[in-house]
Amino acid sequence: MVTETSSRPTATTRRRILDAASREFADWGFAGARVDEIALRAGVNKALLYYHVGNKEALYASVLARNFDRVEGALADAMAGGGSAHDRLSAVIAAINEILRKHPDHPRIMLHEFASAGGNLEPEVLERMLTVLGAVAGILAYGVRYGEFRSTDPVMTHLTLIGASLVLNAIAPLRHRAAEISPEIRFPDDADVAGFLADLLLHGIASPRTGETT
Amino acid sequence: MVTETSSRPTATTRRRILDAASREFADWGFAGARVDEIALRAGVNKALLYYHVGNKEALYASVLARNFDRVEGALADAMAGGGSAHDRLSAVIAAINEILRKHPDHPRIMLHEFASAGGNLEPEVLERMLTVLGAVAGILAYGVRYGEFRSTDPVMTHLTLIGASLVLNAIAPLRHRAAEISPEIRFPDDADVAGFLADLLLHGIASPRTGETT
DNA sequence: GTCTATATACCGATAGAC
DNA sequence: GTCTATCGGTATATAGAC
Repeated sequence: MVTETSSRPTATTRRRILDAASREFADWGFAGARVDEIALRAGVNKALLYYHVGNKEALYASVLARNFDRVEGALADAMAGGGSAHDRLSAVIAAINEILRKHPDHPRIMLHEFASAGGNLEPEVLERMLTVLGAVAGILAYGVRYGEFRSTDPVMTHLTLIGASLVLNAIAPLRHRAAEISPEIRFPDDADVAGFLADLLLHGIASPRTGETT
Repeated sequence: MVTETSSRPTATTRRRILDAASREFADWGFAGARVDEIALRAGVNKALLYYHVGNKEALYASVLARNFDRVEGALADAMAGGGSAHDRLSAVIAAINEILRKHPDHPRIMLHEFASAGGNLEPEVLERMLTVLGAVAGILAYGVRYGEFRSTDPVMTHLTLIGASLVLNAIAPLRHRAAEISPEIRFPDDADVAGFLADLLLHGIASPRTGETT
């Protein structure tokens, strides 16, 4: 319908730019990332990149928005299923870690942000982080009410869960490098992260009354 | 004894440079940090900074070396005390988190490094990280042997402990910012981190036979 | 929508006076 | 040991042709 003069891979171009930017921001953080390098990685001209996404800050915001869209989508699916608090928390941990493993740029960017005290984080992103916190805290309270979980600080518990998930998923390449230095140590597989964390944390917050064994 | 022509705060100058560099690297990561800004923060001339520390990479290595000196010192003290595996792991968690809380630049820099897949990490630093891993893994094995702990993957357990400690200590300013957005949520105090983590993880790896309550 | 060329500012690092 | 001044390179961002 629209009278276009030239080629049309508009949506594709923007996606390619976001993919390349995501990787570059993960590699170097916001301040260390280079727009030239992003354009090079995306295979698009730098001026075209500016035409599509505005500037470096807007590009960063777009990458983060897409990442949180994915997390919230996976989280909504996990929250849809019912079951015990144990089952619900397991599902959330599995969903989060699956997304982080499939899109390793996300945990890496968030780690840069946590390190920088969220200096490049817009209030909107901060609110979306609090949404995730609210979901986990809800399950925790639910588990405490029905005697499945003992009472722990929900913010600390959530941050431990998120922090460990972020680090374990972001660190995969470093684990492989460490494995070369110390061949006698058995470094576990990336796919085991969710199962391990669910097991450890669920045991950690289990009510003393319940004698669980997974 | 030495015939000096001018002022003498040599050691102090170097320390001031390292302190300023530590903060700047924590704020922006290695790639994002600015040497001009470090000199400004340290209150020394940029040329003098180069005279003292060489270049940006050497400066970064010096900061990391000093940070790991502190961690290993605290760790050695914690390992000196005997007691049950439970007591030993508690002591290690307390020691690590006390250092991270007293020197918040360290967890922030390490988070940048983890995010960057250790791209700026010299092999020497990687080995020092493995030293800490070895200490924790030793306590874990000790606890399993004498029936205090159930058997968990030592690398995963260690990375969970370290990852959570890093994030919880690095994130303090962000927690305060989040507390302003959501006043209804009670964000815990920074000093509670070690106690919380020890409680959660010790419950998480406790042997099913032992019915512990802290 | 896509490119080349460039403005403008900044960064890491050094020369050389004192 | 400490400074001023500056080089050479690179960064973000834009103007303007097609």
